[in-house]
Amino acid sequence: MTLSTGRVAKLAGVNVETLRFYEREGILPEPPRRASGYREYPPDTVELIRFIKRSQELGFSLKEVKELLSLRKVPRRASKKATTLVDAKLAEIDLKLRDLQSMREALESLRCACANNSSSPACPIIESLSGCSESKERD
Amino acid sequence: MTLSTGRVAKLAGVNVETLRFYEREGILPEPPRRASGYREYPPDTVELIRFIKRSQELGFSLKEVKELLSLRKVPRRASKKATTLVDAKLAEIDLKLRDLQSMREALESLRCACANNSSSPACPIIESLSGCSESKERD
DNA sequence: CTTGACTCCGTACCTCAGTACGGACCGTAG
DNA sequence: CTACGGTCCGTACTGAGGTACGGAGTCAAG
Repeated sequence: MTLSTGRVAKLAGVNVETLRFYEREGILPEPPRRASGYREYPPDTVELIRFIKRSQELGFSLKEVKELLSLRKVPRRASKKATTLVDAKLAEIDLKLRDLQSMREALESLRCACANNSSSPACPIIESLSGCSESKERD
Repeated sequence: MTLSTGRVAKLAGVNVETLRFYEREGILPEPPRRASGYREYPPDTVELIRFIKRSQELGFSLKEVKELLSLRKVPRRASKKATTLVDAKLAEIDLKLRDLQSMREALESLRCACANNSSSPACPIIESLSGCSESKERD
Protein backbone atom coordinates (compact mmCIF):
# COMPACT_ATOMS: atom_id res chain seq x y z
CA MET A 1 0.00 0.00 0.00
CA THR A 2 1.18 3.51 -0.80
CA LEU A 3 0.41 6.90 0.66
CA SER A 4 -0.61 10.23 -0.82
CA THR A 5 1.22 13.45 0.05
CA GLY A 6 -1.57 14.48 2.35
CA ARG A 7 -1.50 11.18 4.19
CA VAL A 8 2.26 11.21 4.65
CA ALA A 9 2.23 14.81 5.80
CA LYS A 10 -0.46 14.18 8.36
CA LEU A 11 1.14 11.01 9.68
CA ALA A 12 4.56 12.61 9.97
CA GLY A 13 3.18 15.83 11.38
CA VAL A 14 4.52 18.14 8.73
CA ASN A 15 3.14 20.43 6.09
CA VAL A 16 2.48 19.04 2.61
CA GLU A 17 4.71 21.75 1.18
CA THR A 18 7.54 20.51 3.34
CA LEU A 19 7.51 17.21 1.46
CA ARG A 20 7.87 18.98 -1.84
CA PHE A 21 10.59 21.13 -0.34
CA TYR A 22 12.55 18.10 0.88
CA GLU A 23 12.15 16.47 -2.49
CA ARG A 24 13.49 19.54 -4.26
CA GLU A 25 16.41 19.63 -1.85
CA GLY A 26 17.20 16.01 -2.55
CA ILE A 27 16.60 14.93 1.00
CA LEU A 28 13.52 12.91 0.19
CA PRO A 29 13.85 10.64 -2.85
CA GLU A 30 11.42 11.29 -5.67
CA PRO A 31 8.54 8.89 -5.21
CA PRO A 32 6.87 7.09 -8.12
CA ARG A 33 3.89 8.83 -9.68
CA ARG A 34 0.55 7.76 -10.96
CA ALA A 35 -0.42 8.51 -14.51
CA SER A 36 -2.06 11.67 -13.22
CA GLY A 37 1.19 12.88 -11.71
CA TYR A 38 0.13 12.22 -8.11
CA ARG A 39 2.93 11.01 -5.85
CA GLU A 40 2.71 7.55 -4.31
CA TYR A 41 4.91 7.31 -1.24
CA PRO A 42 6.08 4.05 0.25
CA PRO A 43 4.79 3.90 3.83
CA ASP A 44 8.24 4.04 5.44
CA THR A 45 8.52 7.60 4.18
CA VAL A 46 6.75 8.58 7.36
CA GLU A 47 9.58 7.18 9.47
CA LEU A 48 12.07 8.87 7.26
CA ILE A 49 10.52 12.25 7.80
CA ARG A 50 10.28 11.74 11.51
CA PHE A 51 13.96 10.93 11.49
CA ILE A 52 14.70 14.15 9.67
CA LYS A 53 12.67 16.28 12.06
CA ARG A 54 14.17 14.65 15.10
CA SER A 55 17.67 15.06 13.77
CA GLN A 56 17.03 18.74 13.33
CA GLU A 57 15.94 19.03 16.93
CA LEU A 58 19.27 17.51 17.86
CA GLY A 59 21.03 20.36 16.13
CA PHE A 60 21.78 18.85 12.73
CA SER A 61 21.19 21.01 9.67
CA LEU A 62 19.41 19.60 6.66
CA LYS A 63 22.76 19.28 4.96
CA GLU A 64 24.01 17.18 7.83
CA VAL A 65 20.85 15.11 7.84
CA LYS A 66 21.51 14.40 4.21
CA GLU A 67 24.95 13.14 5.13
CA LEU A 68 23.52 10.97 7.86
CA LEU A 69 21.03 9.52 5.44
CA SER A 70 23.68 8.91 2.85
CA LEU A 71 25.34 6.58 5.33
CA ARG A 72 22.45 4.17 4.93
CA LYS A 73 23.24 3.24 1.42
CA VAL A 74 26.96 2.76 1.52
CA PRO A 75 27.75 -0.33 -0.51
CA ARG A 76 28.02 -3.33 1.74
CA ARG A 77 31.67 -3.89 0.94
CA ALA A 78 32.64 -0.84 2.93
CA SER A 79 34.71 1.78 1.28
CA LYS A 80 37.25 3.31 3.62
CA LYS A 81 35.67 6.66 2.88
CA ALA A 82 32.29 5.63 4.20
CA THR A 83 33.71 4.29 7.42
CA THR A 84 35.63 7.50 7.90
CA LEU A 85 32.47 9.50 7.44
CA VAL A 86 30.64 7.34 9.94
CA ASP A 87 33.44 7.86 12.40
CA ALA A 88 33.27 11.60 11.91
CA LYS A 89 29.56 11.59 12.62
CA LEU A 90 30.11 9.40 15.65
CA ALA A 91 32.62 11.89 17.00
CA GLU A 92 30.17 14.72 16.40
CA ILE A 93 27.47 12.85 18.25
CA ASP A 94 29.75 12.00 21.10
CA LEU A 95 30.58 15.65 21.51
CA LYS A 96 26.91 16.54 21.63
CA LEU A 97 26.30 13.76 24.11
CA ARG A 98 29.05 14.97 26.38
CA ASP A 99 27.84 18.54 26.30
CA LEU A 100 24.24 17.60 26.86
CA GLN A 101 25.29 15.40 29.72
CA SER A 102 27.19 18.17 31.43
CA MET A 103 24.36 20.58 30.83
CA ARG A 104 22.09 18.04 32.41
CA GLU A 105 24.29 17.74 35.45
CA ALA A 106 24.46 21.48 35.80
CA LEU A 107 20.71 21.75 35.71
CA GLU A 108 20.36 18.93 38.17
CA SER A 109 22.73 20.55 40.60
CA LEU A 110 20.86 23.78 40.11
CA ARG A 111 17.70 22.14 41.29
CA CYS A 112 19.48 20.85 44.36
CA ALA A 113 20.82 24.32 44.98
CA CYS A 114 17.24 25.51 44.94
CA ALA A 115 16.25 22.94 47.52
CA ASN A 116 18.93 23.94 50.01
CA ASN A 117 19.26 27.65 49.61
CA SER A 118 22.94 27.71 50.28
CA SER A 119 25.17 30.46 49.02
CA SER A 120 26.63 28.60 46.08
CA PRO A 121 29.08 30.94 44.43
CA ALA A 122 28.61 30.79 40.68
CA CYS A 123 25.96 29.23 38.52
CA PRO A 124 27.11 25.95 37.05
CA ILE A 125 25.06 26.13 33.87
CA ILE A 126 27.34 28.30 31.85
CA GLU A 127 30.37 26.57 33.20
CA SER A 128 28.96 23.32 31.88
CA LEU A 129 29.43 24.25 28.26
CA SER A 130 32.07 26.89 28.37
CA GLY A 131 34.93 24.57 27.51
CA CYS A 132 36.46 25.49 24.18
CA SER A 133 35.06 22.30 22.78
CA GLU A 134 36.89 22.93 19.55
CA SER A 135 34.03 21.14 17.78
CA LYS A 136 34.68 21.99 14.17
CA GLU A 137 35.48 25.14 12.30
CA ARG A 138 32.35 26.22 10.53
CA ASP A 139 33.46 26.82 6.95
CA MET B 1 39.69 44.03 33.79
CA THR B 2 37.09 44.51 31.12
CA LEU B 3 36.96 43.64 27.46
CA SER B 4 36.05 45.56 24.32
CA THR B 5 33.55 44.22 21.80
CA GLY B 6 36.32 43.22 19.47
CA ARG B 7 38.16 41.35 22.20
CA VAL B 8 35.07 39.48 23.33
CA ALA B 9 34.11 38.61 19.78
CA LYS B 10 37.52 37.25 18.94
CA LEU B 11 37.83 35.24 22.14
CA ALA B 12 34.36 33.77 21.76
CA GLY B 13 34.76 33.17 18.06
CA VAL B 14 31.81 35.22 16.89
CA ASN B 15 31.24 38.31 14.83
CA VAL B 16 31.17 41.67 16.57
CA GLU B 17 27.74 42.28 15.10
CA THR B 18 26.51 39.15 16.79
CA LEU B 19 27.16 40.71 20.16
CA ARG B 20 25.05 43.71 19.28
CA PHE B 21 22.40 41.39 17.95
CA TYR B 22 22.31 39.35 21.16
CA GLU B 23 22.13 42.51 23.18
CA ARG B 24 19.19 43.79 21.17
CA GLU B 25 17.47 40.43 21.60
CA GLY B 26 17.95 40.59 25.34
CA ILE B 27 20.11 37.48 25.43
CA LEU B 28 23.23 39.33 26.41
CA PRO B 29 22.78 41.88 29.21
CA GLU B 30 23.67 45.44 28.33
CA PRO B 31 27.23 46.01 29.50
CA PRO B 32 28.36 49.23 31.16
CA ARG B 33 29.73 51.91 28.86
CA ARG B 34 32.58 54.29 28.96
CA ALA B 35 31.94 58.01 28.63
CA SER B 36 32.59 57.59 24.92
CA GLY B 37 29.83 55.03 24.58
CA TYR B 38 32.21 52.10 24.15
CA ARG B 39 31.03 48.88 25.77
CA GLU B 40 33.05 47.34 28.57
CA TYR B 41 32.30 43.66 28.96
CA PRO B 42 33.07 41.67 32.06
CA PRO B 43 35.43 38.85 31.08
CA ASP B 44 32.98 36.04 31.80
CA THR B 45 30.94 37.29 28.86
CA VAL B 46 33.16 35.10 26.72
CA GLU B 47 32.01 31.97 28.55
CA LEU B 48 28.45 33.14 28.28
CA ILE B 49 28.65 33.44 24.52
CA ARG B 50 30.34 30.10 24.16
CA PHE B 51 27.49 28.63 26.15
CA ILE B 52 24.97 30.20 23.82
CA LYS B 53 26.68 28.92 20.67
CA ARG B 54 27.08 25.45 22.06
CA SER B 55 23.47 25.32 23.16
CA GLN B 56 22.43 26.21 19.66
CA GLU B 57 24.46 23.35 18.29
CA LEU B 58 22.56 21.10 20.63
CA GLY B 59 19.32 22.15 19.00
CA PHE B 60 18.14 24.89 21.32
CA SER B 61 16.74 28.04 19.77
CA LEU B 62 17.81 31.43 21.05
CA LYS B 63 14.49 31.66 22.83
CA GLU B 64 15.22 28.41 24.61
CA VAL B 65 18.74 29.52 25.43
CA LYS B 66 17.21 32.57 27.03
CA GLU B 67 15.09 30.30 29.17
CA LEU B 68 18.10 28.23 30.13
CA LEU B 69 19.95 31.36 31.10
CA SER B 70 17.04 32.64 33.09
CA LEU B 71 17.40 29.57 35.29
CA ARG B 72 20.67 30.96 36.59
CA LYS B 73 19.15 33.79 38.44
CA VAL B 74 16.23 32.21 40.16
CA PRO B 75 16.15 33.54 43.68
CA ARG B 76 17.92 31.15 45.99
CA ARG B 77 14.73 30.38 47.90
CA ALA B 78 13.34 28.36 45.05
CA SER B 79 9.99 29.28 43.72
CA LYS B 80 7.96 26.24 42.71
CA LYS B 81 7.73 27.72 39.26
CA ALA B 82 11.48 27.80 38.79
CA THR B 83 11.89 24.20 39.83
CA THR B 84 9.14 23.21 37.43
CA LEU B 85 10.92 24.99 34.62
CA VAL B 86 14.16 23.27 35.46
CA ASP B 87 12.39 19.94 35.44
CA ALA B 88 10.90 20.70 32.06
CA LYS B 89 14.32 21.51 30.65
CA LEU B 90 15.74 18.38 32.21
CA ALA B 91 13.07 16.30 30.50
CA GLU B 92 13.84 17.99 27.20
CA ILE B 93 17.51 17.25 27.60
CA ASP B 94 16.85 13.66 28.56
CA LEU B 95 14.84 13.20 25.40
CA LYS B 96 17.67 14.59 23.32
CA LEU B 97 20.12 12.38 25.16
CA ARG B 98 18.06 9.29 24.48
CA ASP B 99 17.67 10.10 20.80
CA LEU B 100 21.31 10.92 20.35
CA GLN B 101 22.24 7.74 22.13
CA SER B 102 20.12 5.60 19.86
CA MET B 103 21.40 7.43 16.83
CA ARG B 104 24.88 6.70 18.06
CA GLU B 105 24.13 3.02 18.45
CA ALA B 106 22.64 2.86 14.99
CA LEU B 107 25.72 4.45 13.51
CA GLU B 108 27.95 2.15 15.46
CA SER B 109 26.13 -0.92 14.26
CA LEU B 110 26.29 0.47 10.77
CA ARG B 111 30.03 0.55 10.96
CA CYS B 112 30.07 -3.04 12.09
CA ALA B 113 27.77 -3.92 9.23
CA CYS B 114 30.35 -2.41 6.94
CA ALA B 115 33.09 -4.55 8.44
CA ASN B 116 31.27 -7.83 7.91
CA ASN B 117 29.40 -7.37 4.70
CA SER B 118 26.44 -9.46 5.71
CA SER B 119 23.02 -8.97 4.21
CA SER B 120 21.52 -6.94 7.03
CA PRO B 121 17.92 -6.30 6.11
CA ALA B 122 17.12 -2.66 6.84
CA CYS B 123 19.26 0.27 7.86
CA PRO B 124 19.05 0.95 11.55
CA ILE B 125 19.64 4.67 11.35
CA ILE B 126 16.14 5.77 10.57
CA GLU B 127 14.70 3.22 12.92
CA SER B 128 16.75 4.79 15.67
CA LEU B 129 14.74 7.99 15.73
CA SER B 130 11.48 7.02 14.17
CA GLY B 131 9.68 6.55 17.45
CA CYS B 132 6.84 9.07 17.78
CA SER B 133 8.80 10.68 20.53
CA GLU B 134 5.92 13.00 21.18
CA SER B 135 8.47 15.62 22.20
CA LYS B 136 6.38 18.74 22.37
CA GLU B 137 3.80 20.27 20.11
CA ARG B 138 5.44 23.14 18.33
CA ASP B 139 3.02 26.05 18.82
C1' DC C 1 48.11 66.43 16.22
C1' DT C 2 47.71 63.12 12.84
C1' DT C 3 46.84 58.46 11.29
C1' DG C 4 44.95 53.94 11.39
C1' DA C 5 42.43 50.71 13.88
C1' DC C 6 38.38 50.24 16.73
C1' DT C 7 33.67 51.30 17.98
C1' DC C 8 29.26 53.48 17.62
C1' DC C 9 24.48 53.30 15.39
C1' DG C 10 20.75 52.41 12.14
C1' DT C 11 19.46 50.04 8.28
C1' DA C 12 19.80 46.77 4.67
C1' DC C 13 20.87 42.49 3.29
C1' DC C 14 21.71 37.29 3.56
C1' DT C 15 20.96 32.13 4.29
C1' DC C 16 18.25 28.44 5.98
C1' DA C 17 14.11 26.11 6.41
C1' DG C 18 10.14 26.20 5.44
C1' DT C 19 4.91 28.34 4.24
C1' DA C 20 1.53 30.40 1.54
C1' DC C 21 -0.76 31.38 -2.83
C1' DG C 22 -3.31 30.65 -6.86
C1' DG C 23 -4.80 28.70 -10.93
C1' DA C 24 -5.30 24.17 -13.10
C1' DC C 25 -6.01 19.36 -12.90
C1' DC C 26 -7.62 14.77 -10.53
C1' DG C 27 -10.77 11.53 -8.01
C1' DT C 28 -14.68 10.16 -5.93
C1' DA C 29 -19.29 10.42 -3.44
C1' DG C 30 -23.68 11.67 -4.40
C1' DC D 1 -22.13 14.73 -14.35
C1' DT D 2 -21.21 17.81 -10.97
C1' DA D 3 -19.30 19.18 -6.47
C1' DC D 4 -15.73 19.44 -3.51
C1' DG D 5 -11.61 18.25 -1.66
C1' DG D 6 -6.91 16.66 -2.78
C1' DT D 7 -2.91 17.39 -5.63
C1' DC D 8 -0.08 19.51 -9.12
C1' DC D 9 3.39 23.35 -10.11
C1' DG D 10 5.93 27.69 -9.99
C1' DT D 11 6.71 31.58 -7.50
C1' DA D 12 6.52 34.68 -3.59
C1' DC D 13 6.67 35.38 1.12
C1' DT D 14 8.02 34.58 6.11
C1' DG D 15 10.77 34.18 10.47
C1' DA D 16 15.07 33.04 12.78
C1' DG D 17 19.58 34.13 13.21
C1' DG D 18 22.76 36.53 11.94
C1' DT D 19 26.16 39.76 8.54
C1' DA D 20 27.46 43.69 6.00
C1' DC D 21 27.65 48.65 5.18
C1' DG D 22 28.57 53.40 5.75
C1' DG D 23 29.25 57.53 8.00
C1' DA D 24 30.67 59.50 12.35
C1' DG D 25 33.06 59.54 16.64
C1' DT D 26 37.19 57.49 19.68
C1' DC D 27 41.66 55.80 21.10
C1' DA D 28 46.58 55.18 21.27
C1' DA D 29 51.13 55.04 18.96
C1' DG D 30 54.26 57.81 16.62
